[in-house]
Amino acid sequence: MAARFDASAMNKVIGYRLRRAQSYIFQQFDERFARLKLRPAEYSVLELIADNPGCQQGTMAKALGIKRANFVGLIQGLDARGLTARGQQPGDKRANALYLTPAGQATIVEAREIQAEFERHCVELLGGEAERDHLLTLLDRLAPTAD
Amino acid sequence: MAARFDASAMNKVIGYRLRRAQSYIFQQFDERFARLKLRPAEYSVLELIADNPGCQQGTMAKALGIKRANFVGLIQGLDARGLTARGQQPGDKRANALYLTPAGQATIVEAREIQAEFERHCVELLGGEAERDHLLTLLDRLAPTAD
DNA sequence: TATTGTTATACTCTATAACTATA
DNA sequence: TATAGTTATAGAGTATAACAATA
Repeated sequence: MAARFDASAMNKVIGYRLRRAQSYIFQQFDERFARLKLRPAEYSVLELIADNPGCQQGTMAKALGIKRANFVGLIQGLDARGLTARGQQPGDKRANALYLTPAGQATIVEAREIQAEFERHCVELLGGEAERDHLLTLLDRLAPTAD
Repeated sequence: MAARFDASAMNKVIGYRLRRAQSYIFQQFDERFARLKLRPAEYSVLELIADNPGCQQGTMAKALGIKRANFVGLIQGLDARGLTARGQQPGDKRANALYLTPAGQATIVEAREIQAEFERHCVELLGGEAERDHLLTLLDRLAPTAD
């Protein structure tokens, strides 16, 4: 056997393995969502607006774990594509209320189908729903979901 | 109970949860390694050079899953700090052989201590070594380790 | 005074193309 | 011709500071 590269130490490092796995999954996400021209962050914004219509812009940014300042360009891009719209929040003229446009509604329907198929693929790789649930449980122990 | 933000759909998405967990873990890594001024990628380079002294630069980049072009700045930074050195590969004048300097050796010793403590912390959060092993197994099923 | 959205800015990470010197 | 390292460059993602409008 030839002299091979020894990555055994790094391959036991949880953070390293998380990064590699996340990077790999995002690559596949990009391939599957190329047709809709949606990046992971954009998909998550559409899904969260669909689940929380009229929600406040800053609340959305915080839920996503990104800075308000960095969310501006993201939502502006979706607005420019006609997928989302920002209205006034009743009772606070500063705040933006986020909505999906009809085009956004149609897009999230398609996106959910692609995502569901991707998730089925991942669950199969993991070995079933129980393993998927276990993975999510372990990730939650490492990095608690910020409710 | 007040109207709360509904993130239940996104919180079931494996890729989303992987990204959030990885981001969270890297933040903690940065805090713990602030004293050594090592970012995750820099730590991984030092560890892999320590485990593969004299290895080729391109081999290292590929093992890390980053482009050769992007590895250049990374190794140049470590070189400039006196932690690594690049020598000639016997038999190929094009290739660089990577080594740790004495300062780099001292740094990786300290880094391994910090990393081991961080890993102990993570294993505790996960619920023990068996759960850690299970997490790594699941990540490997999702994104096979490129041997 | 504090908060919401915004702009400007900088730094990191990543991706591609093209160059050089070797092979 | 092909490969190893390099440079230049552009695109994302992310962090902070400061501003206008509003609370």
